[in-house]
Amino acid sequence: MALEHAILVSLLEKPGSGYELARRFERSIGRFWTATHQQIYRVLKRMETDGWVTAVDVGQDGRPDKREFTVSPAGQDVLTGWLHEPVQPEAVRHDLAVKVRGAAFDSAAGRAALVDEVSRYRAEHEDLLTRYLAGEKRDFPDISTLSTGERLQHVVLRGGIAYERMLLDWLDEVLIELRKEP
Amino acid sequence: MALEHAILVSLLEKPGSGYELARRFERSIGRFWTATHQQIYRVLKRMETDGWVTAVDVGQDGRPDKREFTVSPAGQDVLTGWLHEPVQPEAVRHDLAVKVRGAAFDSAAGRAALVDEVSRYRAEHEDLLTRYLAGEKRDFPDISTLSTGERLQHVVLRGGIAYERMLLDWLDEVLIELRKEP
DNA sequence: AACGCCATGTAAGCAGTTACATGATTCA
DNA sequence: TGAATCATGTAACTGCTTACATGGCGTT
Repeated sequence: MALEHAILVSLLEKPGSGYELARRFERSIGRFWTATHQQIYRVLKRMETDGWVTAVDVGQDGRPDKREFTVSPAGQDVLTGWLHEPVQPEAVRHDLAVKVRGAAFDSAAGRAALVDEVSRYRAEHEDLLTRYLAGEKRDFPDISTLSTGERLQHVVLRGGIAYERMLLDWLDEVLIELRKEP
Repeated sequence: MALEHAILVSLLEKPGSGYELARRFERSIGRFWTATHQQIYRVLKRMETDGWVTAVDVGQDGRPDKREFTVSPAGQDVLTGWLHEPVQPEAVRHDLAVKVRGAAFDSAAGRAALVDEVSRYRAEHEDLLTRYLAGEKRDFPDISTLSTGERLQHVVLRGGIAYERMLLDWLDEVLIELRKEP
């Protein structure tokens, strides 16, 4: 379990409210760690109780007030401790791979329908790749002037890009196999 | 949720006991869907109650008896229905990516320790790739004579291979960034 | 005699999802 | 007037993990 740690990293990069964290998880952090706002609020509350983060009420014009969270020294220690633990092997779960193997037990018409679905899925990821590349251009226009933190953010983004490229190539192979008769 | 469906696919490929399924999930299926034996037994029981699978007691020499499961027509229908549903976007969770971004808030000594840990992780995945490639050679020695089912199994395995290669390349980039001073 | 493999489970607890809920402001 | 965005939550449920439990057989 590392949602706490993902939140700590995000708040260290920039303090923010639960709502802002939820948006970051939708966008950049969501590339490698997904979380809904419900989950974030619950975990954030626990982290506050445990003294890992502190909250300050911030009034805003023309918007509801928000509670801005900052990582405490105790939270920093927790993160450092976790960073030095071994990386846990990830629990893999690929819907699509199950379906591809399952397609062997479907009719020819069913496999044709799966071709359409895989194509749709492929288009979605092509779109995602385009957005990653646009984000890279926007956030890292000059790689020679990056700070340590920015360089690390950049290499993680490049991981997302490499993953999407690999996925698109593989989906092309899947489509070829699914289209083969019978 | 698709553990049920992964089990259905596996049992259609070859009927087997809960224990055998657990071993398959450790090996081949585990590449794209992980599950422990406890979970498998529980889900299998529910699937039996719902009539998706049927069990037969099989006595064995020099081994405990086992209950061999086979997919029923109802189970077949469930799988077909699921195959025609849209592919769910997967919940991504990459421990390591969180750590890499978190490394920006660790000391230089801490980052050096992370280099060791990432190297260990890389070696593990290099090993995994070697095993995938050996499995490919063993199970698919002649690609010109494969059945539809085998071709689909093969393309899924190639996905695993492509993923591991991409990962190794990315880990090399990560190591370069982590080693940069300061 | 001890260890590892085969084989099947129960029970407690936690993490994560889905549904429900409220209320203000801004823009079309 | 209605939809979208900002902002924060509660409640019920489901799925998954971890720990515990049993027992026979084969090998060293």
